[in-house]
Amino acid sequence: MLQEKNHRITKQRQVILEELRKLNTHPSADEIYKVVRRHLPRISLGTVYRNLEVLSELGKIQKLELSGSLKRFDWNTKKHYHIRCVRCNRVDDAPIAPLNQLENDLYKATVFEIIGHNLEFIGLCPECSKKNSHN
Amino acid sequence: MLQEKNHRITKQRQVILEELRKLNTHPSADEIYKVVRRHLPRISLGTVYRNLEVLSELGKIQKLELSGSLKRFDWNTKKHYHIRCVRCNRVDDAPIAPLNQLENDLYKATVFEIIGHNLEFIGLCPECSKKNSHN
DNA sequence: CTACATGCAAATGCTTTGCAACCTA
DNA sequence: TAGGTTGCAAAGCATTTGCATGTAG
Repeated sequence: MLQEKNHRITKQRQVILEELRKLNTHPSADEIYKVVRRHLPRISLGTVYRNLEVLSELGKIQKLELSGSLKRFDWNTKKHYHIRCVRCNRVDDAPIAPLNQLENDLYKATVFEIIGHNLEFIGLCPECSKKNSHN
Repeated sequence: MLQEKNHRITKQRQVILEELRKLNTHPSADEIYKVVRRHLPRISLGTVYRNLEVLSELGKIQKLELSGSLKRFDWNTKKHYHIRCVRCNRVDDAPIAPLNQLENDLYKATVFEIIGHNLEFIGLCPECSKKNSHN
């Protein structure tokens, strides 16, 4: 798990990182693949997966631990929360400050050694909220 | 999505529910399958998946939205949080009261219509914590 | 009876991996 | 040149689904 390899700067990595930084949509690997392919038509989805993994191990990006099925990636490596649309899975940042006290509150009550926490809000984005009222 | 069918009480459903209620390990579908098969050797994994889905729609059990890969199920349908071991994926209840105020705090700051939230702690269970110190 | 449920197997969807060819330092 | 990286295809794993058969109400 620990990084010991000498990672190289490849065209593929550069483009993935650049494109990810342009997006604030918290894309999945496949969505990143679609965008990156416009610059590197021969890149494979496997390479995208591998590089997203490497970049997150290097702390260049953040792998999001959201409850939905697929993994998502975020160029913002600072601790922050998200809100996900139950209907279309759009993911936005949740404008709420990190709850740093939480882990301390739990500390004395659990046998686990606490490492961190994830907080995720579930809701309906404006578009889906509109659609729902038409049903 | 809404329940309109007339659900029947089948042997399979009864056993799945009974066995799940005996466990406080928040098992995955496959783990439930293994246990239930001791009573109903011919049950299929597909049936287990289908019934866990039905039971959670009926509110008899809770489908856990955890960040790990696989879905987990909980007989406790009350709102509560969990703590997951990063190493072995053991899931315990987190002894901390629901943060009811959270969604109100976000209410005015987001364009989303908020439905709920998930809070999950990440940590090391005692066993894995012990193992880790030996490495 | 009849609509719902089951078992089985095949299919799906996301992600990972083996491998030979190919680069980067 | 050596060791990391890529593209490709195949494999992996959790979950879902089609269908003929079975069964609860």
